[in-house]
Amino acid sequence: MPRVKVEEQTTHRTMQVVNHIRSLIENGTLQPGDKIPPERELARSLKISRASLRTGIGYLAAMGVMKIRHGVGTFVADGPPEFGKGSLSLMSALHGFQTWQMFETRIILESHVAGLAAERGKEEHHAALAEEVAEMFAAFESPTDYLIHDLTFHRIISQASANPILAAIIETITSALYDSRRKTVELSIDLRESAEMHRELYRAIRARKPQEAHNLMEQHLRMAQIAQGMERPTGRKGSPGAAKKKLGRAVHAA
Amino acid sequence: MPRVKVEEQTTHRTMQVVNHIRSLIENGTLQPGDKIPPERELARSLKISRASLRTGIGYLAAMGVMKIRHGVGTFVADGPPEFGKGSLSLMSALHGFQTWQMFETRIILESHVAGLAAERGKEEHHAALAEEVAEMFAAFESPTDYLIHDLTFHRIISQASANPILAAIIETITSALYDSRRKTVELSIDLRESAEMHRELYRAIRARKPQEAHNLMEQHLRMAQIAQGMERPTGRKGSPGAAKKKLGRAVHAA
DNA sequence: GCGGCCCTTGAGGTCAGACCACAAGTATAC
DNA sequence: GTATACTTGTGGTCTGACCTCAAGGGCCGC
Repeated sequence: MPRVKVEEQTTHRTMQVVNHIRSLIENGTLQPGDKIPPERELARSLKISRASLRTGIGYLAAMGVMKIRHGVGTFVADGPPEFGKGSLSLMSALHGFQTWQMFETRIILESHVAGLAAERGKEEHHAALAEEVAEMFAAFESPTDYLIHDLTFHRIISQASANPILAAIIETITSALYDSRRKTVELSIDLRESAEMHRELYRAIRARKPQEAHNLMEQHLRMAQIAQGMERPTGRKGSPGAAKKKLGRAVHAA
Repeated sequence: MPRVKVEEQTTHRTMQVVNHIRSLIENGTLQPGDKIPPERELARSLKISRASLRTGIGYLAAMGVMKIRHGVGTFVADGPPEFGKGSLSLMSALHGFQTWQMFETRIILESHVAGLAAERGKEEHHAALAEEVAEMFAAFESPTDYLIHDLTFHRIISQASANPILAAIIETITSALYDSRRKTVELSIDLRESAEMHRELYRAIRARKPQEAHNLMEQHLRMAQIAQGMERPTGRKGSPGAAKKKLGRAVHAA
């Protein structure tokens, strides 16, 4: 005989934890960077076992919402929004994502974002961009430093677009792309030319010329794409890397 | 007695599991839809505890790579690629994503994808699109059915773009958008006008006119956006939904 | 013979408590 | 005064038992 179930934990414990955290975030109790209570304590207060709690925390960590630091504690993610870190590489393996597809996606997104930045960017963004351009021109001696400012430059544009979702997607793709790239190629680029391109882009954004910013970014990334031999393969079977060789040198960092 | 540690698993057990599965996927041993061995068994064969194994599986499930079915087994995801399901809603809460930002992102992506579909679509895609358009014209009586064909139509365009990454992102955003929408609004749209718009779009794609397809899709979605009152708020504080009222009626489903 | 109910079986879900590993601060020894 | 060692707090892992769910097969009644 079916006994009446008065109270019902409709969801699994995992989701119970996820929802708990979610509500804490939604009502502002938990801010990015905040530390959540120790597992033992939280588990007791939620009246579930530590194991189940950990499953839920792990779930959140997998999505990049929480960051776990062994021996220290568990924190709400605070960096630039990004979708699950390893996610993309797993998806690549599973669904056969290609590098050129990532690059294509990136070009589309970043071009638009540059356009939006030209429309919506505020003075603070312009200033920050100018700063990074200057740093780039000052870092010709150190490719590593240059790279950092390059990345920051692009990140600022994302912020200036006032659309954090686009920014998050770009961040995810860029980091995945970066991972796969650093395994194979060491940077050998014409920093001066790259820096000048960034400067033009900056000017277009400051002058609020969306179309121009869009085109410059697209051109910039397309060159980088070619330089790295990541174009979409054509139907004909050309020798891989042919386009790269024709260029004579790799010209653009992204 | 302290046994000598000859071999060392530098990484955490969780990642050990993730990498194991990843390699199985990469070398083709595991295909989408496949069932993985029972937890107890897999745990034994990996020489880790079941608890740790479960952590790893949970991680993969969170990213949408695996699908767990209580009492049945654990499977490799097989549906259309998509980034972690709840992910976006969590991110929204955490980073304050707005609905208009999702919609803006969607417009950018789908417009481009329509353009790509016009460039790259194959006959099979054209046929499938034609099919869905026909179904739409036949489903004026049933908004629910109409919706299904509408969604399928858009999904086919994504496929035709030959860029599964774009498709996956769109899928993720669309479903998040859909979730938040069905809570508030019941569909009340002019199905005929919507269907005709889709037909035009289909024609542009079949005729391989990327620019036209792009514009049509953008126009289509922008109207849907306005119809649902999801425009980007301007600096001035207009009464919410004002634009919607001006239209007289909500015109477009997406 | 056939359909429905129930039990078995196999799988994931949860629990409890002990113990391990890491990071940081603090006290102690030199 | 500095460097080492201890203490403490926190996440990481293990064990093995029990619960819940889904599916299949066999038994019973019709």
